[in-house]
Amino acid sequence: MIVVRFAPSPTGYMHIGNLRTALLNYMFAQKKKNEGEDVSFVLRIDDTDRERSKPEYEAAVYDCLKWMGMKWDRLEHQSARLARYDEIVERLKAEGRLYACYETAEELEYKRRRRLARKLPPVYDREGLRLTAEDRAKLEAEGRRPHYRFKLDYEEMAWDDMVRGHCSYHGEYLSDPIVVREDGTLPYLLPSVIDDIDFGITHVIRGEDHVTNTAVQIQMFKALGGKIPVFGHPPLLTGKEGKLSKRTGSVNFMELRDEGIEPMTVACLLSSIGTSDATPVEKTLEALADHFDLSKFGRAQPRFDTQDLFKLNPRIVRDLSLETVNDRLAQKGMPAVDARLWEAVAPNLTKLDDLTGWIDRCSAGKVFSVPDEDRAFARTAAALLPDGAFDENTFALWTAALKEKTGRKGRDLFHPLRMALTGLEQGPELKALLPVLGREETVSRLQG
RNA sequence: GACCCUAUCGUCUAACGGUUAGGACAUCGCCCUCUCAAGGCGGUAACACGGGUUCAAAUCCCGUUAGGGUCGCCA
Repeated sequence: MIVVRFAPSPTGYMHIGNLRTALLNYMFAQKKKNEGEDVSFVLRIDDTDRERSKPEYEAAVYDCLKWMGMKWDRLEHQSARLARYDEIVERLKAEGRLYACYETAEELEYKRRRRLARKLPPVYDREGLRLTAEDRAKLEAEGRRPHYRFKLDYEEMAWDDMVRGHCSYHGEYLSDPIVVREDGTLPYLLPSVIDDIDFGITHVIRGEDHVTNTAVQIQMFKALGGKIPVFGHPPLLTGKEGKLSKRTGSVNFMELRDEGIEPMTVACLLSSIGTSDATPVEKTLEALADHFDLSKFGRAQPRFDTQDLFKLNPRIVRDLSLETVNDRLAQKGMPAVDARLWEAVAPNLTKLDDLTGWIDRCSAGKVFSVPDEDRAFARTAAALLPDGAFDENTFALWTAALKEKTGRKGRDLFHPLRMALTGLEQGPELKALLPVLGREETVSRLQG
């Protein structure tokens, strides 16, 4: 059984970095599923921060995953598991793994700065560990409330990362992390480990910004007797101007969706950026997952450029199946199109929305003005339409006859036809458009 | 400052001691063609720098430079 998780904090809208993490986890699981394994994708909402968590952000997470076609097998909220976390905290306190500290945030900040000034690593000095019961009583008498730190063993923490290979850190260089705040709430680190154990997470795929956390969390897994998952830390994406954080990453999926970017465009690009694979063009996440392999990812940070989505989108759009296209039209309350229209127009689209313009342009009863000098030619053309089937061969037969009759050729021959039939200088091949219009409509447009 | 990670065409990257340094996207040219696309064919284009090691280095080692991550009572 393979169990992965995506654990967003609903304190802001999903951005491209979040989305990529979600997708990478999903792709990893889907690949295993394609290979016949049992898999589960857990969506865990890290909503312990009551102040900053907002329902609309959480809703956006669901919308985003659904938009891209990612389905989760299990949904959990950290806010519903507080009692469980307390239980573990009490256990660790009893085991002496957690120790009370009384510095204020300001005092800690001062200590950090002082160590930095002395060119020392700004790690916590473990003052709390040296406090006697009397010291603590005295501090509490002063009105101080304790926060608790997790005591790190000074040993090597190593793991084989699915992306980075062998990784190793030493406890000595790391600060004992605070796991219980002064107000009794818990920061990210410990609850995440508790959840990973309780939900049976087997593989944790998250950004490179978590590698040091992984070292610390490995000690927590050990302290809790849980099975340590396999980790994979792909490098963070960078933006054109450097970092791609919350701000540059303001590229959220809603904007992309509204600009006509297909979900599969985003999926194809995000699942392959950072690998040497040619960007795959696939219709479904299932098919896309076949290309996926975390070991294909490099360790350097790739540059993500939104423009690449716009370059890829036309390739994704014209590859869309007729069924998908009609589903999407139906969602907008529009009637279905037939295969001939779709195939004629698809190579000319940059986004699916452009299709509606061509549907309208091909609909019955349209007349486009023909310049006076071409009016007679258009009439002649109408009269020369070949009898019999009106199909993809019709155009060649028709224009050959027209060429012979009028002596026109090249642009003089074709341009007036295009203008009369579509009203535009450019567009899909007339050969393909003719059967879409049909004989009757073709004639009426030519006769103006 | 400490601990980690990274450095190859414009971009994403392959190469795991010996290659004409490969591919994809972009770009340019040609073909197709009524147009714009699409499609087909082809071209331009890269080993950050300096030292070693070696018969041989993009590849291994050291240094320099340049990026990045972490060092939060954020997640």
